[in-house]
Amino acid sequence: MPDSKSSRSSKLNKMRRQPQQARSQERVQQILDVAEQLFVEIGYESATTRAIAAQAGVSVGSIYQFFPDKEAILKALAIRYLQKQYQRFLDLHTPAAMTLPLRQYVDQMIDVFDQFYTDYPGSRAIFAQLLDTITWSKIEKIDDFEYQVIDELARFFHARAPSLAISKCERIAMVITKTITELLWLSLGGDPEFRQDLVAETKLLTLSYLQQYLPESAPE
Amino acid sequence: MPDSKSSRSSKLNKMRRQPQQARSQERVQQILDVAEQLFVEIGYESATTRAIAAQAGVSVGSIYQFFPDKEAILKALAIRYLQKQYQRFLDLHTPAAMTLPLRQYVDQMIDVFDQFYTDYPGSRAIFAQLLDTITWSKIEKIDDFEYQVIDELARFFHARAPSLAISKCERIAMVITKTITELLWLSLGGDPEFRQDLVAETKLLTLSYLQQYLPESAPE
DNA sequence: TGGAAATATGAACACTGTTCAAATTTTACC
DNA sequence: GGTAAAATTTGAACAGTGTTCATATTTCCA
Repeated sequence: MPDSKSSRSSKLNKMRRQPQQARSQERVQQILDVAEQLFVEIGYESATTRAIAAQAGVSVGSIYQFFPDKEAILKALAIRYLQKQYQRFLDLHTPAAMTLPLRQYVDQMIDVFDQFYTDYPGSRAIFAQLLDTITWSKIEKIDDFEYQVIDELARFFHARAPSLAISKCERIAMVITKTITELLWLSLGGDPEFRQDLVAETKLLTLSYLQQYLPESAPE
Repeated sequence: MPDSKSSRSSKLNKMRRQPQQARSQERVQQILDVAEQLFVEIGYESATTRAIAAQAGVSVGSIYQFFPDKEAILKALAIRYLQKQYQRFLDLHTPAAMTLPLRQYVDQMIDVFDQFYTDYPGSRAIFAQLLDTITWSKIEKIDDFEYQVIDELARFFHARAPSLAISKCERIAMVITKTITELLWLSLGGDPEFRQDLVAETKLLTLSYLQQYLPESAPE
């Protein structure tokens, strides 16, 4: 099952060369900012490398000095948002939150993801472009974040119901994560009322399922 | 929010020209068969129109006589599978099945989709290529099938719980459809044990959620 | 200041999907 | 069966892409 033709030589690093001079770092920022704007406005495919270079006031060659290929620019933008999203999720899991009633925990967790899209409206377009464009190999880094969310959730479940095998907790966490991600993503495509409604349904779905495995309250 | 650059002129029809002669229809079949094989083996992007034409024993021009562009070939392949899938779903909704206990209905419905992927293993690769490649506009026909599934489900729910508003039934059906699609898709990525396990979790998730709205048994 | 190392440039390259005038095949009519 | 019109097939040519790399420029440091 050969993946493609591309040689897996040195595209592994996000950046081809670490920018050592201050001016270079500004350049990278400039390229990223222009690329994000163009990707959102006219789409990933229509935003040619020539256009990005021209708009950023650099040459095409300069882009390839920092990014191994065009996809890497989009990936870098997506990772910037994913880090923010993951951090918010982690911040939710304070010792205090671990003892919350299940219903309230589910409420807060889903609100965290929903609020993220409100606070970073640009992330929706970038994620959409990513889903449309990137060939599902080489997402490593991207679903690394998803795996970390699943892992954190699994630990939370195991603390709630120690009799549940950790592997079972991971499976439940995976189901929950995939489902919430999909439904919240769907909610972004409609008007505010639709979105609010779908968030409520997502909470109900999640809670109903988790109640099959977890007690309402945390063990003392 | 301009969608792209493409002119929405006459790409609307699946085929540029309806094949009128018998030989032409064989040609279309030949192109589709070769394209499916190449898409699965080396991927959509690597399968150039030149390669498809050569392998099918026709010229590039002939391809464009029947398909407005390369995407249309992939879409035609996907629609062939989607029709099969949708037909199976419809076949499930006999008058007899409408009175089944909720648990058994959920069981059968999810098995229908799961069984489809077993019976048509090639569909997975084609759907994957479609998700990776097609820009989320112009899928009309594709999620037409999804909408019909949602609609059929909504009618079923309304028959089960007439007090539920039809709009509410549609929303529930949408949530269920999106969730099952996502989880079963995920299940295809693992080994048979993982897949079986995920199908079971999908059933539990679906049933738990539906029980919040629907009675266990159909009304008399 | 001078020259070596780092950085920036954009024409050239390889390859893509797509078109369309010309060649070929089929059809229809006597 | 012969022939001209219509339908169909062809593939070189076109337009546009991402990417490279020899060359020019800038920065750095003795």
